[in-house]
Amino acid sequence: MSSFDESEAFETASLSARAMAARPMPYLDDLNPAQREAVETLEGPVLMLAGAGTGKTKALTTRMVHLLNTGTARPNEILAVTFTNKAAREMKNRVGRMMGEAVEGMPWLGTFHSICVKLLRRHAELVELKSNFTILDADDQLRLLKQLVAAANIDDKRWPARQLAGIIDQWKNRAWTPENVPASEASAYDGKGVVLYAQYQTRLIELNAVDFGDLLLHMVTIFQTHDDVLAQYRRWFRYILVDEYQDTNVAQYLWLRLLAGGHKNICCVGDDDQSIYGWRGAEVGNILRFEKDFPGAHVVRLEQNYRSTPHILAAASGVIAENKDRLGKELWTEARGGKKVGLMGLWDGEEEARWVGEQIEDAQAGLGRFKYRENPRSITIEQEAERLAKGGVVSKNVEGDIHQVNLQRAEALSPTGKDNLPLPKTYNLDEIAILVRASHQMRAFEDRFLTIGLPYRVIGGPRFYERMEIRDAMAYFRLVVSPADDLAFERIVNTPKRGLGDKAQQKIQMTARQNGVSLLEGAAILLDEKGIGGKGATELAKLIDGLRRWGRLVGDQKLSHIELAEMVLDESGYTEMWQNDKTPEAPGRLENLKELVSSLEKFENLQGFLEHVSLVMENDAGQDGEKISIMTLHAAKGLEFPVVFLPGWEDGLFPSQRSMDESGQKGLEEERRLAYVGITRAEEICTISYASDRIIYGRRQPQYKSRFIDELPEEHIDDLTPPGIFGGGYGAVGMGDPFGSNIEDRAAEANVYNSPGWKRLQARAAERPLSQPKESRNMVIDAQAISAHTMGERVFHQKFGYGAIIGIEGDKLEIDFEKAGVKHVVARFVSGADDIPF
DNA sequence: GCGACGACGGTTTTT
DNA sequence: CCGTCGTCGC
Repeated sequence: MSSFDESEAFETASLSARAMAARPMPYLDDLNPAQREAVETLEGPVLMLAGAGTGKTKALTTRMVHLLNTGTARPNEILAVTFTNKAAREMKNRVGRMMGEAVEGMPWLGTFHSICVKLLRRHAELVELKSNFTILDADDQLRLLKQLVAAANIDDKRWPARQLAGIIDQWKNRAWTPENVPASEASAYDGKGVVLYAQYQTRLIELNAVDFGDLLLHMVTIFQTHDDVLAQYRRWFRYILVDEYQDTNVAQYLWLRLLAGGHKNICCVGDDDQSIYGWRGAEVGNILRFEKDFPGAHVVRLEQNYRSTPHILAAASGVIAENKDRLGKELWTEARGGKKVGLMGLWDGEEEARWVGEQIEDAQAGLGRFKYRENPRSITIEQEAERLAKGGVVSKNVEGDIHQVNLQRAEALSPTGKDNLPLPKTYNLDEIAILVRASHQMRAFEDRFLTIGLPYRVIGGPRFYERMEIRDAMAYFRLVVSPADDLAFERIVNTPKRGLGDKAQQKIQMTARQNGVSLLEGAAILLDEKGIGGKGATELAKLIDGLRRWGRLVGDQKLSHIELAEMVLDESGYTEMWQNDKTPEAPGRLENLKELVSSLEKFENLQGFLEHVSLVMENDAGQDGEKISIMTLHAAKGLEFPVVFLPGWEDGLFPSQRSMDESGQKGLEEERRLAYVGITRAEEICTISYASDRIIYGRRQPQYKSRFIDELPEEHIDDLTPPGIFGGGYGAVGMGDPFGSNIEDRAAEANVYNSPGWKRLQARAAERPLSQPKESRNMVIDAQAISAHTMGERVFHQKFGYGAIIGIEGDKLEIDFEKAGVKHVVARFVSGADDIPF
């Protein structure tokens, strides 16, 4: 039997069932009938089909509260799984808020992966692991596979290891162990896929490591082969809740079905229309099949939408209606009025970016289509408070404070005190999002916004813990904490350059293998035997020496783990490496390292930190200030914005050519769901745009407007495309006279100084000190920036790197960047090359 | 062992 | 067009 200890689990409950049973249930009054049904049907299988914006999270969290409040379950008896840490956190917070101080949190509310780690650590020995196994990320995984591929003498040009990694991931998503891979897959990876998969799994066990897929796969294996363990958890997790069920893959599905198999108290929440992760193993089939899997399942449809105006809902519904194989839902709203979905055809990608930029400035100023919110949708004080809190105005304050401050503001806006607040007629930048199909579309917007000085933030860029410098630093930490971590050793042995190339590393590998020790020890032996000479030997000795010394300092009372981390990075020469690096990325990397070290503060020690980051790879930087959000449609799922722009609706780009080629009709339907997700992110104003010409891979290409545009119901669409540009209005194809009617405007706009956007920017800048006192600090910086720069000065820009100023006009600089060429940039976005932010 | 150069390919992404 | 990867020459 394992280390499983049932009594420990129950101790975490801070409130007995009896004490809770008597509590009142005011939270039920906040629900509509469908939500209420989903919340109150506690026993047996429930499928909650929750359309976009129908209060899914509310229903889910209220259901948890209800389980607790009625004494039906204790906190530790509820298993609640999500896909992202963010969703888990959100749910935890909401349950906590609703329950007050009474509940110590929910120990089994988390992501599939984090819950599986907890479980697997208890039962590691059942799959020949030790409970302190390490979790590899994609990088480590690939490095390992490359070694195996090389050892198998495979031409990795024709058969890249990356491809093998993809194949293995897919197999793991389907819960196939090497023995279970069906014969139909025998030809995978030149017929060697299965063998290499088996070797990879063996190697992982040797390293006492798992990859992300293994977390689920191992647990499924354990449940399938150890009835006693499964039985315990079935008893333990009496109620199961699953968020985003449409995104589950086969392994997750099996895991859930095994756990729920006894009592069948499982409530899955999802929306088949928002299934957009098929390409990474999600099976819409799981949700479509729910009633078969759980006969007698209670199916509840949440269809009342609280997010969007009727036009936006109608547009989204019109598009998604083209899909077959739907469970079928029709969103409706009590809201009336609102603006039709805008549609704009433009000449090319640059013009699209320029136009969206102007639209955003209109939105800020309450001009054009953004003038007055004629949408009479009422919002409550709570909603307004939430909206303001999201706006970042006071988001840096303590949480209790935010609520109060915003409530006051909301009350001030509403003379009657409650409900029906007049909606403000201008939008701030946090209320605006640009959602693109592919990340390369972001560049045009970034360029444009930098030029006109519109602050923006890119959501879901390269994640903090996936950056090279962070992973290097982490490898050093890993090695200090566990000297036998061979993957970490391989990663940093020659970073910074120590003169230890392939040859030397092979020798280390050999010595280690011959002696049956870790690479680090092998290296030490090799050094003793003088199997290596020259610069490499000296440097290697220094590294080994350092690692031993730092290792002894782990847990030292006189030295905090933060100081230790700094010491490691400094003495290893890693920090110095980036300080000597002259590429534009170097300052940012140093900054990231600093941030990494300071994030250590939240942890007791290095081990705790390393454990945390292997699972929680999040990017919480850049939450400061009012900014437009730019992100992919995928990253936008679950979010909402008053104003949404959906650019690039062109066949081939969206729907993406590749997805149609690879997955045919299925692929097209997933793209269509993506369109549905995009439109339904919008609360008030939704604007779709397309260009007739776009630079793709440096080549100018004629584009044809997306087939999804034809699927938009005409009566809910406001075609903003000026006649003449495309040879007609709505419905016209995107191949018209390129130099349409307003050639002068176009020429004028090419010069940003004359563009409407630029003029508006100037006007705004002038009035800012009065209308927006909180901007005054920026104004000081602006003023300094204007006077501080001189012709020819060398400056640094976050995105473009180093460059020399070749023109100054107001706070507008013309800079010849070393890498990026000549750009117009607002002064506040550059700093002197000598005082690099750091 | 390492930097320079050319070939190649190129959605979406969480854990 | 741009970043990655692998080969080649020093």
